[in-house]
Amino acid sequence: MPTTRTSDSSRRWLVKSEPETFSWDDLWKAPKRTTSWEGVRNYQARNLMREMRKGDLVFFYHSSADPTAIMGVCEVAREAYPDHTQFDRKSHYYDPKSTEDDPRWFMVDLRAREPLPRPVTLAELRSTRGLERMALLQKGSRLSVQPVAADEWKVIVDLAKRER
DNA sequence: GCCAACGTTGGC
DNA sequence: GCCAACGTTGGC
Repeated sequence: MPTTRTSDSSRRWLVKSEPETFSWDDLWKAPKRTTSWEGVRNYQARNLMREMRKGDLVFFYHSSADPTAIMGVCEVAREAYPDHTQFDRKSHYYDPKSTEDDPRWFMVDLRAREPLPRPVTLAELRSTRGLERMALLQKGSRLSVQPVAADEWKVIVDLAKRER
């Protein structure tokens, strides 16, 4: 068993990815089931990533997908460090205003732990009591890195254990 | 493909 | 500091 924290300060999160770009399956098949979460270019999302601590649990969500759904659970394998793609002129994520001395963008490493027993779709989340305040479900919410409250996390994990 | 909502940029 | 223009996200 991995070490578990009981009374803990760990927080829970959700990250979005378009499966055409990088899917839950891609993560599952990656070396050590781990990837660096590069390419976040939104300040709020960046700030949240910098709050992530090693071992924090993270839902992996498929956006712009059919269906849009939470696919599995990851953990933070490495805390925030500079996203090297911001310095790479050839990268889609290149940022000419960022410098190595004062990097603007950061990434974390995420490691897959387990798929949910079944994907939990956005539609299902919307119709589940107790999730009304979830960031993901707020009108106009586009944040690609979001906090998830402990009670929301439990509702979703329990939901995934039940048949639709 | 459409388009609402949001974030960023840059002129003033 | 305001805000119009533009670019992006992401559900549908």
